[in-house]
Amino acid sequence: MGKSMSQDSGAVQAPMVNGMDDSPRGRVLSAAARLFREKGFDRTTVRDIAREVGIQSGSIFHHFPTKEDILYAVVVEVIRFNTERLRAAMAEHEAPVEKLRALVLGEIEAIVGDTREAMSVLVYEWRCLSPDRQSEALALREVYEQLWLDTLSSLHEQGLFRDDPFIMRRLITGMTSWTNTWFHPDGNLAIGDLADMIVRRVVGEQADGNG
Amino acid sequence: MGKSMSQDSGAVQAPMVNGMDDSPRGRVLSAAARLFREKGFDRTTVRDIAREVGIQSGSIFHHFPTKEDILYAVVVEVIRFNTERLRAAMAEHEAPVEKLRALVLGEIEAIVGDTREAMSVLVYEWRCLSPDRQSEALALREVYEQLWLDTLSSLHEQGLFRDDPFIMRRLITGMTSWTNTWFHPDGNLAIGDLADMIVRRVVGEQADGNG
Amino acid sequence: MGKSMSQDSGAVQAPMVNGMDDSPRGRVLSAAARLFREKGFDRTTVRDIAREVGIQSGSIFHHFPTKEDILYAVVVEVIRFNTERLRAAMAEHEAPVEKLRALVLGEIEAIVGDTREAMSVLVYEWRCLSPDRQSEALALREVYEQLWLDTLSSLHEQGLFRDDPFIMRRLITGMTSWTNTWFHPDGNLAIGDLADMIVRRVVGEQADGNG
Amino acid sequence: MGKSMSQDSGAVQAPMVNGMDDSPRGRVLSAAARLFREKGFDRTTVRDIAREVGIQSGSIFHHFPTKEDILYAVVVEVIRFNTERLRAAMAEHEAPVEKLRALVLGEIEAIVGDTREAMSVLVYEWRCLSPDRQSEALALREVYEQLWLDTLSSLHEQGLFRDDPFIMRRLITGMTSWTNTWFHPDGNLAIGDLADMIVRRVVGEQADGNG
DNA sequence: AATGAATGAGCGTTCATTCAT
DNA sequence: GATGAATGAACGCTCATTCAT
Repeated sequence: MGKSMSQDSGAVQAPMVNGMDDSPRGRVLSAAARLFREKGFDRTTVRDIAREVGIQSGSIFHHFPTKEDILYAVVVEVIRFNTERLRAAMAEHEAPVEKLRALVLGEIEAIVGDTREAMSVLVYEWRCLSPDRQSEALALREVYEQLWLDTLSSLHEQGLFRDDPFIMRRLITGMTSWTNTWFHPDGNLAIGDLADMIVRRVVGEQADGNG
Repeated sequence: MGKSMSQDSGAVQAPMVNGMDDSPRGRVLSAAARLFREKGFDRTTVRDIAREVGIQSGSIFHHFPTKEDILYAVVVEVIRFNTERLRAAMAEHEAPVEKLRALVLGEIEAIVGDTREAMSVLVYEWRCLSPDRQSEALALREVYEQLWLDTLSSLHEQGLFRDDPFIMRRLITGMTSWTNTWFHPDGNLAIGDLADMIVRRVVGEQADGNG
Repeated sequence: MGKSMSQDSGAVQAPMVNGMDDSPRGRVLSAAARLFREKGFDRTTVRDIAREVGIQSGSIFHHFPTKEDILYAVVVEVIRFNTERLRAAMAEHEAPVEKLRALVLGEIEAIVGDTREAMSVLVYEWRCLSPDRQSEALALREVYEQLWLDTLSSLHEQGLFRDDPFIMRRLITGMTSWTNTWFHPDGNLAIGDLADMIVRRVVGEQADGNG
Repeated sequence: MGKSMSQDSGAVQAPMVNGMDDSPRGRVLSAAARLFREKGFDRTTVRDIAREVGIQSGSIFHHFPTKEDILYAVVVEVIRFNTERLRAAMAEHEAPVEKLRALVLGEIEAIVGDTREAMSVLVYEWRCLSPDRQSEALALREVYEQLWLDTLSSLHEQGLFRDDPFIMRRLITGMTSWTNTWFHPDGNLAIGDLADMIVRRVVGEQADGNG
């Protein structure tokens, strides 16, 4: 269905979210992300995380003052990591439409690929953060969002779509974030084709074929 | 921004989800939907719901055997109610594009309007249902989804869009369900304009104006 | 296994404990006895009893002021009924050994026969009665026990056994009451043979066979 | 190190059921046995046990997953302990009649002596165990019962009594288990005399008299 | 007499967090 | 740093009892 606008990077994936390394702290973070996604923040106990990591529950508190701090760390790490990833992906392209495709593809990869668990947590467990923490994380998200808004504004100015870029971003966010409920990277639909399909929702069929 | 394809119903809203009437049971259901949305299922205590309704916590269990049954009832009521609403909205139109717009508008109304709380619960607290309950509710949801798929297939056959109707439905679901995070019915953007904008994402600019 | 000392009554059984008739009160009592035996007093809810009787749980309290009063009534009824039964059975015999056998047989019949449930309650749920109620019921039980002690004393005076009659009564009580855990009236062992066997434990083999 | 110059007297018996030591777990078990006996399993709350032990109610669950597991542990410990006690007591005698007396004495001691509370629980709270747990405990009890059946069969073969050994065991069980309702070790009746009296119920007066 | 919704104290259990070792 | 027993507040839920109808 529709050919890819350009070759997907496919190449070497950034191997891991920065803070989720092999340190005890990193292993707690990875386990927590996985469990928070699978069972939700509230249904994941500190003992669950400890068991997964192979330590005692009390030991968790040498690394994080509270359970909420673990959630916050997951959220912050994944935002930072994906902001960087998007910035890098955009930098490889010149044409706004290709920048847009890089953003879409990067966001989908974040949502269904390596940072899948943490991204899911970002959406579904957001309200488990205290208001203060939500504000702090929101500030980080704004950097990420600005990458999108800049690109969309640019496309809009060039007349590649007519609707409001801010609203457009929200529609795109809906489309991409919902993929976590149905898209599987090794299914029939290639991730690049999905990205193209979403790009077409923004700029229409003109996006296709050429180039 | 873009004129409405047709007059929005604006008219009399169906006042209430069937089971959420003024009976004790109905008041429990309404309070629960609100609280589940606000704090999540796990963070809403039975005592919270009881306090909101003005009864004792033990009395809840005259109406629902378990807390999960309250969630299930909310989910079932809102699916049934919105399935009926969509069916009625579709019935008022002949042209597939107009049927599509009715679906989009109806779904957005469900998500940001009167059944807002319960719809949010449907998305965010789904996993708090036991697998059995999920299956049962899924069967009801399929009726709802079939209304969409029939309409989208029809548009596809008429050549009004080229991409796969199943995938298209998923993109639409993402766009509409995400509105609960940002859209406010009495803000600057009219709900009808938002519906039009989403319809354009499916059938392109051809949907506009003329008619 | 040893022949019966005399013909077992086999005949018409007194049909029912006095108070456990077909009145609402009587049906509550029967149901309660059965349930108290099956699940224990504490694990039997007033709703269980009501369901069994076919009324609402609130209605129980028109017949008994508290749940404990139901237990007390069961206990009192069964003591009264079996005291009368034992008195009647004894009256049919002259010889002390035959009186003893009548007592043993009557007690076993009470424990494994028609009043089985209530007798079990008497033993196993005794402590669920308040101290006051225990005292009152104990006073009734003493009438019953006196029948035994009179007979055993008589046998003792005649030299049919040498040990203390009071202690002997306690050993008999143990033997008979324990039958509720293992004896089934329609199994291989006839109830009359079991009674004979217990009588032999008191008066030795001399009890047997020969007139 | 040099070996001990004299054999351990063996005199000083560990005065306590194996698992009921001074550990937190052991103290929970002892307190539970006492309370289960006094008030019954259902009327004993976890908070009662905790108060008795001097810990918080939540702390109980570090030692036992559920309240029922406490009951099961009491049951298992007391069965194991008394099986061992009976085995040891039997081993000291050669003659079957003396083995029988050792069994009777051992069982009474279990019922009215140091393991009194737990033995009472065994009888009266048995039904509070789940069916699975009942089966498991029953398997342990069978080892205990086999000691009795072996001895009784031996006596029966030697013609020391005529009735069925299996039924005889049941009558004995009744006599001994009922002692918990009336016998006090420091009353007028010596425990050894009581044992003799029960033995006479099995083998008649022939058991008596000599040395 | 009977109903059945409501009460409210109390239950077994959970779990983030603490802290002596 | 790590442990794991202990805490204690809070949870979902039960149930004998009450009472307006």
